[in-house]
Amino acid sequence: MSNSAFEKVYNPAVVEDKWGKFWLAEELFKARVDSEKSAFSIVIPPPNVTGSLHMGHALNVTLQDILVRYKNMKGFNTLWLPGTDHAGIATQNVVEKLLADEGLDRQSMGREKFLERVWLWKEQSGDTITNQLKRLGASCDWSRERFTMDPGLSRAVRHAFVLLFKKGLIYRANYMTNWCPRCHTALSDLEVDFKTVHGKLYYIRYPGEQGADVLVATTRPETMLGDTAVAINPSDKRFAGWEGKRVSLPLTGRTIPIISDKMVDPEFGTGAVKITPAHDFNDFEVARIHNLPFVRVISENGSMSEDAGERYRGLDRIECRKAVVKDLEAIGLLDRVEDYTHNVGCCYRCETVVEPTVSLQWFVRVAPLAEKAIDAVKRNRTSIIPEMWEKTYFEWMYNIKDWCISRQIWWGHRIPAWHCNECGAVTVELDDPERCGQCESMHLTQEEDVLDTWFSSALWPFSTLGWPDSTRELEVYYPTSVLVTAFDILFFWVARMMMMGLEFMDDVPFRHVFIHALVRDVEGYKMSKTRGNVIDPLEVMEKYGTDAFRFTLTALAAQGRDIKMSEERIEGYRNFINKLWNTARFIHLNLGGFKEGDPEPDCVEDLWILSRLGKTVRGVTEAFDEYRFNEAAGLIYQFLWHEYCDWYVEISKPYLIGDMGDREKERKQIILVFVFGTVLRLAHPIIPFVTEEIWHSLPGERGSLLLERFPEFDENVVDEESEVEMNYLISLIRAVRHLRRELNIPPGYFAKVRLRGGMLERVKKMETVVKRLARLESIDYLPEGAVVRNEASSVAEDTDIFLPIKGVLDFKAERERIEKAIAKLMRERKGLVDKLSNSEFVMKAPEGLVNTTRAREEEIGRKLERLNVNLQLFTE
RNA sequence: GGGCGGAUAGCUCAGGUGGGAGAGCACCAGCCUUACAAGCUGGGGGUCACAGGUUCAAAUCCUGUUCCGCCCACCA
Repeated sequence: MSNSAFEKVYNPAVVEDKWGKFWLAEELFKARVDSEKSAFSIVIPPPNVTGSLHMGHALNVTLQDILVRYKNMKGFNTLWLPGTDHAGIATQNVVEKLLADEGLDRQSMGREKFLERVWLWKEQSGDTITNQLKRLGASCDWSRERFTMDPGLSRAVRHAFVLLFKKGLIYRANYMTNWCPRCHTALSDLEVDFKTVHGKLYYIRYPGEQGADVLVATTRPETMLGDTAVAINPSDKRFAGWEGKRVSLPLTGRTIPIISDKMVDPEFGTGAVKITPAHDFNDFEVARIHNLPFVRVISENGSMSEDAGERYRGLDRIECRKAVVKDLEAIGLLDRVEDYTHNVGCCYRCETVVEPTVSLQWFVRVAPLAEKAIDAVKRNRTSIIPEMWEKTYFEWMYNIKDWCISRQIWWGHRIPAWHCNECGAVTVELDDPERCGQCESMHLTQEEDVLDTWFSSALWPFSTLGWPDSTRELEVYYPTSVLVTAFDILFFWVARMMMMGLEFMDDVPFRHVFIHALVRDVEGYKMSKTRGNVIDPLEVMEKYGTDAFRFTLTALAAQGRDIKMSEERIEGYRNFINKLWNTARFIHLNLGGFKEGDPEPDCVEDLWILSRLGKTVRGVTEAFDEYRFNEAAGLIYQFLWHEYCDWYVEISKPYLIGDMGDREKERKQIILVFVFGTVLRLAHPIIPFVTEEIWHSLPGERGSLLLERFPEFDENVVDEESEVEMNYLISLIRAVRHLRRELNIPPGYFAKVRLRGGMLERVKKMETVVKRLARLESIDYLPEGAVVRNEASSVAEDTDIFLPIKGVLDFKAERERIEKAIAKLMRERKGLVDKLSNSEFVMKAPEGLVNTTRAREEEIGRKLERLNVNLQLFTE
């Protein structure tokens, strides 16, 4: 490309479009299943097929992309498998809303028509999210994209269901589950969110024999219609002897027994609890123990059922509550109503208040599966990073309850079970059965329910690789190397993949689980549409560029803390990308006469920059290997900007102008390009677009950075000696600048400086450079012991710096300046002296530490000596 | 109720195995120095929440306290 395309300000749009297309066209993301190289594989956490990119995806995908690009460059046979999730309830809700706008509903359409409609919607919107991922630069092998309802994956689901069923790990039972009356389906425990509600506590009187009334309290008065007992605590003296008595249940004409059970908390409410076995988890358990009848008064759509009685039947549960309260009041049995704050379970998809209800559902018996999943993490077959999440994982796994997997919706994998119309037996087979397994009847009806979305997600790491067939893909890429996800689906997904992977593949689904942060807004709140604090990743990419956005996410992705995202931060890192861009511009402007060659460092700054580069390579590599993404970003930022640009580039300028001869110029050019190219390779996993663009603009034959080898750390480049020398020069230049500033010498004025002591040979060698960086006209070198009067002074390490100023020197100001410097050093030295005079420190601390402490103390001592000498000159 | 985090500069945070308190942004001052004003140079600013303890040495390890956040459970 021509240099003219290098504008002062980086314009990401064109560059991103160009390389995004290039990578796809060249098929650089394709996994080579037959490769000899060792494998590195990731399956993407499949986003909802109808979703669109939010901050959480952006972070998740960026981190995975970094790993995949990095491992690619490290020479691995990488696979990053993309795909989407059918997201049963969520998607069905979306389509139902669309239908509602057209005045339609799914019931009247029928199952088949409705599903056609959902598929249509899926086809229309399914590409949105994947296109957005491509926009982010995700290096997925798109040819292997999967969808949880693909034929292949559906087959895997069926296989898994049948195997679990035959093993007795799936059963069907009448059991208490959470029921969402709006979605019209059962939900698993995890799919219920509890919300704090300011409601009422109603005290209701149940009349007993001979005026021995019982007062009960409830937040859901309508459920009283389904009460079949009142429970008291056996040790509660207030109710001694009441057990076995009967009370009449108002509004129903029924009488119910008083039972005793230690589940009742005598401290709470009235000490007597109404028992509604069909609509409360605790009451359900109590009823089973005490053999109480179940009266189901709320039906599937949330309205009152026939058993609620003629008067209430058909009323919505909320309406019914009002009616019941009114009726109780009318007959004087509503004792009182109190304000009451409590938690109410709501559907995680539509936020409707769920009703615990007894119904016939399918469950996975998880205890035996959980045991293996616990063991695998305990034995580090899978490790969770950061480690603290392992505790959460164990905590949940130990208390796991059976998993309700049937949903009464239509969008999903239909449960492969057939009910016999004659004997009622259930037949579950891999192929659709023609006859009942029990009575051979041919009159079979397939189960209406579909499976929980998370059932298919649980198989994702191997169903996407071809299971249940034995494929080459499974052989090469399973177990996957790492799963990258946020903690909010640790239970929903990660835990269940562990269980299923171990069950069906007999091995863990991934070696590592990296749990990253949640992205929040500046205030630390979760981003949500209702809160209106959402930052749209697409807008960010539009405004600041994808690389700037990715770099921001990476730099903020410290382990263990959530990310507070703000535009300000993105702007800061956008500036970094621009800095990188302008570094490239600078290099291009100075490539005149460039000849390719190997770096031949022969002076301090060359050795220094290569040494620093080496250490940066080492640091970034370690950081990537240990998922410390923010550290990698920080190291690159620091090196490129504050070492390479601030110092090496600045130092190289006189060379590039030609002041030091052609040979030296070439040498600098080669090192400049070499170091910069190495930085581009280091940074490519984080900021792929801009690095690719710049990389191709550098001289020489250059293929895609993706095919380049990631820099290797070579310890031979580490050169402590030149680092010490450079640090000396840097502090010398800084001291001169500082001095100029304090003396108010205008930046444009070239001053004269005289130096005494220290590494003056070093300075002489680099005089041109030092003069340029410190803006000096000349440097004089004084012999040690030379007396200087009437000049402002400073000390850098063990060099005295003198700066004559025009006119009369302000003795007082000068004295104060030096005294200030002395005071600062004295404070620093005191700490060191205290340590060194402590015999225990000298005895017990490691020798190296004692030595460096002593050396530092001596260094400060020398500096102080010099300052004191200078101070003398102003106190006479 | 059970569990897990966090508290470090004005703000947002970094500080693997204890050994010189850091970054970015913001702020102050001065600069369009021929890559970059999305830049350059210099500067100010912190009892590392509080109280104890271990240690020659604690932001870092231990105990307790306070305040914030989150997860699980769901108490009628």
